[in-house]
Amino acid sequence: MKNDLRMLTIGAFAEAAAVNVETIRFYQRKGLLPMPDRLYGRIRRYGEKDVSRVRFVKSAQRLGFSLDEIAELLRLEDGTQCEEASSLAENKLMDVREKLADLKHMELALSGLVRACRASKGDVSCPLIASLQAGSDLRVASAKSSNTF
Amino acid sequence: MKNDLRMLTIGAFAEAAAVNVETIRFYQRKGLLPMPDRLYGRIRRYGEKDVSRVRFVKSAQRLGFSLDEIAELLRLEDGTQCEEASSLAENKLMDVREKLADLKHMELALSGLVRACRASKGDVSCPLIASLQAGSDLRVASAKSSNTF
DNA sequence: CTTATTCCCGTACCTAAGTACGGAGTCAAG
DNA sequence: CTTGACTCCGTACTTAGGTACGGGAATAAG
Repeated sequence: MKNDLRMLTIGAFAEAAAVNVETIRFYQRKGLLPMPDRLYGRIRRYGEKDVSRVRFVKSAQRLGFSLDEIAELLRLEDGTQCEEASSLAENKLMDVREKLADLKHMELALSGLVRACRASKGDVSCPLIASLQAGSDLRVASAKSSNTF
Repeated sequence: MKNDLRMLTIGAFAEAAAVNVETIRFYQRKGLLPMPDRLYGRIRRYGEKDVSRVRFVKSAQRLGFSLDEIAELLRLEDGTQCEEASSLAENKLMDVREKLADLKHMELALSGLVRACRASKGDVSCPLIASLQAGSDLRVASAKSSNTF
């Protein structure tokens, strides 16, 4: 694991991670990425670990985590105490589960709509639109949870 | 449905929807909320539909949808043509399913870590941290999908 | 009728997350 | 040993999503 051929310059690294060079620098300033030592000359080199770290950041962002939250997640990797790390992980897990629940509701609503619309090819009034108007918004029938959806 | 007692002033509306008054105005400018007609005097009134619309916006935001994307979702409600609406819904559905997949991976990773950590109370090296370091990041075992996670 | 809240509207300001820019240093190729 | 591409670093600009502010109108309470 330490035998990580750190060979990428920042440009190659950025390309491998599919982000802008400036984004790399920005993440370094924010502490999301370590500043690697400059092994060969005055220019820094990066490896696979860095690439997957950036990809992780991007994935987490797509799920609505802010960079600060992602920094917390990443701190799990960087040797905090076990207690601390696991309670952090538990918190994030709760976040993730809430998001999952919301998304499932949304999926149900959307797929229901698409199915309804498909079923009525040729009809005059679109059932998709009708259903949305009836339901007021994408809220789903399950009034059990006090959830916003 | 048209018997919606539109009685809330913008202040009461904002409070009911748990957002700032300025946010309401901002959403109106962006077209996310309609400008209601001013029925009584020169001051606008809002109803339940508006409140749930705002709540919908807020929920969708938490899931990583941008206001522009949310505007698209809301346009489904506002009487676009059926064809158009259903293909829009299908696109969003794909988005939602991708997000679901990512979140499930994340849930797996996090819950695995928490469980591992719990199982080793008293151990010297934290398995949570070890597992993160080994796995490089929160990437999950299923190398099947070419997914970023 | 007066005063106190609200509302309306426009403009300005703020934070997060980048992106762009410019000058100086570095490095590999010819 | 120069040229051209790339790096480093600092500072400035941008976009999204709001927040705040200030002056004038409107309505509600006393």
